Amino acid sequence: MSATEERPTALRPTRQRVAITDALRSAADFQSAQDIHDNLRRAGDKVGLATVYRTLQAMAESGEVDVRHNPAGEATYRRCSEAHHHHLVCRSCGRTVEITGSAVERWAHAIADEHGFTDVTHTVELVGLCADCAAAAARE
Amino acid sequence: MSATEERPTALRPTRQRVAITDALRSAADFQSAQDIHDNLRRAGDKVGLATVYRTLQAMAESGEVDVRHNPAGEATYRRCSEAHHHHLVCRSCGRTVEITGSAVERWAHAIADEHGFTDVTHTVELVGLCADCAAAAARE
DNA sequence: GGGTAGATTGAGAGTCGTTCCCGAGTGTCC
DNA sequence: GGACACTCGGGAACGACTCTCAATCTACCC
Repeated sequence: MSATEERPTALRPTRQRVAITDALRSAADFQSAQDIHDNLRRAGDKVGLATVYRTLQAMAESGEVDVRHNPAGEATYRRCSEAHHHHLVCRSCGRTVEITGSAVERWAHAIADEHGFTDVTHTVELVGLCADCAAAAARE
Repeated sequence: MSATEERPTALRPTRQRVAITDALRSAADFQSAQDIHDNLRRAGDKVGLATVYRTLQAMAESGEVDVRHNPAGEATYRRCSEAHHHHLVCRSCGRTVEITGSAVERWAHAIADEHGFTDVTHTVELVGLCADCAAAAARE
């Protein structure tokens, strides 16, 4: 790993990449690569599955999209706001709430400092039962 | 899903299940099903891969183990210890520090309450550069 | 506008984790 | 001890994802 190279992230805005970006923009929730691929095909955009995976991976790496694994183990993607945030997910229906919590950020930094770690990123995920699903479960 | 049956969770303590439980107990960290299967084989415990998956799934369902997906998308399992903790991992050398932070626990509960979620569990992972690796990188 | 180098694409085969199937084996209860 | 249901395990099947490589496209220079 050399420190000199200045990765320009010069991703060419090809037809395929634009289409994938658009698909993500118009989707409110997490979508699997296969979903995106299907939707594009259905909309008449002929894009290869490999390209969809490649593009999503590149976008995830550059922080343009969030990646999550659904309970089936499938990777799902969603365009994310630039602002760093976390997720609160319902384990029953999959509903997702975005959370921005400066409290965790502070905590993470404090812990990192305490142990001499620098340049720390963190992943936080809360999984629970949303009010609707809890009510449905109680009704049985 | 019927509400009448009272699944007794009467899992027979077979040799295989005991072996898997022991393997989980002796492992400090998240392990994939394949890891567990390999370890059991190596230790001379002949257990089928299908059995490992089945057992882990049953244990996850009954809340005995935590399930997580590692970046490769592989499901990993860990015995749900009473002492809940998180990890601070060095992205360069892989060194891991265990963290117990009641601050995050409180934060997680507060957030869950705020959004009407119940029965919330959370995963937190901090990834950074440990002091040694940071020094080594600066020396270049 | 034309030419060129290098990035990007896509079809399909390959890999890998996981689940399903079903005959054989084992534990439990009477 | 015997009957019966639960459990096991090997291997095939499945599905998500990655790799390969020739063809195509884009940015850039002249």
